[in-house]
Amino acid sequence: MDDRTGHRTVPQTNLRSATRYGTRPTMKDVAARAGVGLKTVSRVVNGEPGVTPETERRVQEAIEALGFRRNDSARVLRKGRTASIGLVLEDLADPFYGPLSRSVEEVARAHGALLINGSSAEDPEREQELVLALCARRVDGLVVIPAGDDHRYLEPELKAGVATVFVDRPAGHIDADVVLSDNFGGARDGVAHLVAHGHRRIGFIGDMPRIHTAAERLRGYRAAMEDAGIPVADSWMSLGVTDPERVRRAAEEMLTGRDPVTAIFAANNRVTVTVIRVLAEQARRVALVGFDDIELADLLQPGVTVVAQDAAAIGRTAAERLFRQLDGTLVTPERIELPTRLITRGSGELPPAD
Amino acid sequence: MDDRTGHRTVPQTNLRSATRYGTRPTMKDVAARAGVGLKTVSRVVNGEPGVTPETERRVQEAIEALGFRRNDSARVLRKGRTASIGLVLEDLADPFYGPLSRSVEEVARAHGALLINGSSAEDPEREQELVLALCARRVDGLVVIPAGDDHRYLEPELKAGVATVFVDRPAGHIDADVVLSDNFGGARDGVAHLVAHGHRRIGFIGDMPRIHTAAERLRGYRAAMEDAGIPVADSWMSLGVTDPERVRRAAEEMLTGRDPVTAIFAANNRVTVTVIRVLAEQARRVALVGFDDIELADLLQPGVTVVAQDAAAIGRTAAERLFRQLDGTLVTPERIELPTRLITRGSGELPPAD
DNA sequence: TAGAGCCTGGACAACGTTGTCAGGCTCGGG
DNA sequence: CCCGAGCCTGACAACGTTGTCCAGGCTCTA
Repeated sequence: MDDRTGHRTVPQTNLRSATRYGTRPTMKDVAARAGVGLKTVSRVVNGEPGVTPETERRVQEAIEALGFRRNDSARVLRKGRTASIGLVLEDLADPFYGPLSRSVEEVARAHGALLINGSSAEDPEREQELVLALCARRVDGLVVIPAGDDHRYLEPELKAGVATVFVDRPAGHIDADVVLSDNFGGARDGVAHLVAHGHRRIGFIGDMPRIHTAAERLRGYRAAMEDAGIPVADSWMSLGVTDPERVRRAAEEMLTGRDPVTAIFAANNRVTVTVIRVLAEQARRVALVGFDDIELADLLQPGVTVVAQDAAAIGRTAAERLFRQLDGTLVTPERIELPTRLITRGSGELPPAD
Repeated sequence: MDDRTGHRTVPQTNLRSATRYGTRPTMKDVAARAGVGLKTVSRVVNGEPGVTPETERRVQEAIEALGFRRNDSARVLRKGRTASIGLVLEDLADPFYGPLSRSVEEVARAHGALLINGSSAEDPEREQELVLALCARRVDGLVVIPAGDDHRYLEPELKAGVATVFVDRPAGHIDADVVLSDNFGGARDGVAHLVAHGHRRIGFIGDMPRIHTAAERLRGYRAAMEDAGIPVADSWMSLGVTDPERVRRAAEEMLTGRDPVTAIFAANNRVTVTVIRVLAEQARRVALVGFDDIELADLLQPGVTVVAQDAAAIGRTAAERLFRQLDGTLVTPERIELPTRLITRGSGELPPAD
């Protein structure tokens, strides 16, 4: 670690400024070329009044000629607001987050803001790292799908006025807006639907209960079973499995065990997909209800019955609350639960086949 | 599990609203509190050498106590680089862009950069608007899935050293890196696959030929037909339709017209999905090959044969080139075509049924 | 024609950070 | 005991923009 000498950056800078990084023109350059003052250029760039059409034309011409582009870093430094919001989610590649992300962006755009986003990959540390990086960039607001369960690190940010809305799961140990689906009610309804079609031995496959949504859906499952007066066997529940390999094993065990299930409730879309594959290989027809809609679910044989969340609505609601926080219209943090919708397509209406 | 109300405790609300727009602490504040100079704080924050452990401790304490977070806008203004790259794509909600976006982010993360992204919604004007907004924020680089076909507006940016890689379609009127799939070859292979299974009357449904990918795929279709010595009837081609309603009509016309097709080549994933629906309603078995893979394609009856693009590889390649441009390792713009892969699942292997 | 008021344009400071550079301290050797 | 070397530390300028404020020229009216 011989880092005493400070000569490490010099040659590269030289090379780069020679070839790649030609300094960009500044307002000063534009002003010089147009033969006007610095502030006049600023006025033209920002469409402020008080500039003669003729002067404006000259300035525009200089801007065009030099390829000037305002430096928003300097602008932000001066003005305080960045007109950008951050979105931290679990995985951009997950189909649930596409529409969500899109609807957040749509609202941001309507408010003239840009969207910066990142994936936490379900890693609390990475979530914090990302969120703090966004705060360092002084985003005006944050939409966070939490990976961790302690968000006290956000306290200084909230105090500093960073609008914050959590999505899909509540924040841990701080008081903030949350927008989520009615996971409990949705799961309960989905399982009740199976019960209504005659099932009693119903399996549940879901994520680790330390994840809020997973816990809520499990709670919904238990509630529906209890409402129906059905005692739940431990072998019907598989918690904390999410990778296809283990979901497959879990499903197969439920189907062939000592007390085989006649129906499965799959607590999220990834699980559902794997279960569909497993069921397709079975001779026996097993009923299935999944939480989260999946594309082409209606074209499968049978169509997949699901408890659908409205990802776009969730994103929109969250983003709108965020901007209302920024307006000052909103002060008190709230928890907003959006309803889910049971979509029957066949797989959830199959009768029990022992 | 007895937290069914989920009601919050609200002790901090007033505190938060009171200090809503409270100015954030700066290094100056930290310096004052720690009883050290401004620059010393800067050194601690940036992990620069030359600070006594004792001094560092005092500074860290002050940082903690004040909830200080470095203001990256000021930092960027001083240093020139933002450590962020922009990604402009067509629609975040499109399943093709999820993995692409994710892999770009992954590479960015490996280089310590954040990802800012936006959707152009296929609107050239909006694309330009977005790109320029990103440039104003001084992103170090841009990954662009072009909507428009003239990108001369980017010339000043390129000259100023903004690394730029186009994806999926080449840039218009400027010389820049492009990473895309072998659309021509993929489509040709897909259609040839149908020919090999005995089809001669093969339909083509795709986007407007002014879109590069659509044009290339159409060219592949024509090439395959010509190779097979099959003259193409105009009624077999439907160009420029992409919304489900019109795709449906187009497909139905091809299937019932005077010279009905026995197979369809669907030139993108949205078209494929709609065609699947239409074919499911037909008595006659019609063969289908789609461009772009779709989820669960293997579970349908029959499985959907597709020409698959590797979205993740495209994103990764593009992002890596971008960072190599920033390194100075790369200078000459190139066009990189990634191969596609024909995945046979059944629908493309059906024999002609007249 | 002079004075008042308006309109346009520019000088200057400030935003929060980092690079430069110089000053003060400690410590060891002469 | 003094001096130089080496290490810490802090004062200061600069990054590019915007807000404030003032100067000068114009028009309009009395």
